[in-house]
Amino acid sequence: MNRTDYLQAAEAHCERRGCKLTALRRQVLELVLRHEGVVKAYQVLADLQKERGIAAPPTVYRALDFLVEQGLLHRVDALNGFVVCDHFECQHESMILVCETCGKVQEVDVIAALAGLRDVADAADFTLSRQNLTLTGLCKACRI
Amino acid sequence: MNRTDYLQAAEAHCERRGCKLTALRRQVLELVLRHEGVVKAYQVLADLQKERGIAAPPTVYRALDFLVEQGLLHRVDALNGFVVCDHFECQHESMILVCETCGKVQEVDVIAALAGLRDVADAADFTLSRQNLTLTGLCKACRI
DNA sequence: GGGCGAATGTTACTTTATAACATCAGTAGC
DNA sequence: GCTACTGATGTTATAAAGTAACATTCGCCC
Repeated sequence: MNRTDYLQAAEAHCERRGCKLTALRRQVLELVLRHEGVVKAYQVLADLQKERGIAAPPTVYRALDFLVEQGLLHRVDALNGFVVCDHFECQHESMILVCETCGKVQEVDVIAALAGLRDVADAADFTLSRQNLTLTGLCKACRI
Repeated sequence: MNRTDYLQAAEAHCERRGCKLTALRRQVLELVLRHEGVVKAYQVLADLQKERGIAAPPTVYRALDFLVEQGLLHRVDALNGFVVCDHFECQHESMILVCETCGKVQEVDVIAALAGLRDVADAADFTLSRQNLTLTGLCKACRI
């Protein structure tokens, strides 16, 4: 899916969910899309400032929070960053794989594989919500 | 395991691993032990200052990093906090369950259940390291 | 007791995130 | 058209989290 299609789909997705991908939110989403992998909020802020002169942290954080809420982005806690999710339509649960060496990130769907963890959680009297796990390890290139 | 036994076991654990649970590190560990569940670094710092007058962030962070490295604590990324691990002896992998409502935290072992995720990661040409996952959901009390 | 390495102290700063309040834009009802 | 409301954005200030860099001290080996 190219960037334009993605943005259009994202807009429709928000519409369907009863909220709006405003100009600002769209702009922030575009800025995140321009990066490979994880982006930091303050990086987005800097980019935004380049495009529109001034902008303060809350502007960016609000937009990012919105995008995460809509499922368009995932927050990667381990890195204090954000990644684009490009299958926001399906009710997915994913693993975000972060290479410890090169830092590259990829997202994989894991609905089925989570069943085991869900069982363990159940046994501990705990109901797991939908998850977007961040897991670390080594990518193919760094494994050697 | 009570606190004293825990500390003794922790000390032995470090010894075995060829490093030392110094007075400072031990004190920090004790401070973390005193809290239920997750503690923040700056909370520990405040506690430490109460006990010994002055202390700066690096003092605490260094001790916490050490304790995490030794497996005595886990870092909970999603909360920017730390929890005591009380089975640091075994080669475990755990899920840290965080209740979205009350914030309570518990740790469960999941070596077996992780096999499924490991398979998915393998399929994505990614080698998972040992994991301490943070997962969110609802605890029994908050589920209603 | 001199020298070495690890641990701790100290200062200063960076990065990340949010509270609180002001303003503005769209729109539903009159 | 005007008003009043709601949700989005702007603005200011500050809180919270984390680290770099260098100084000092402590324990230990020779």
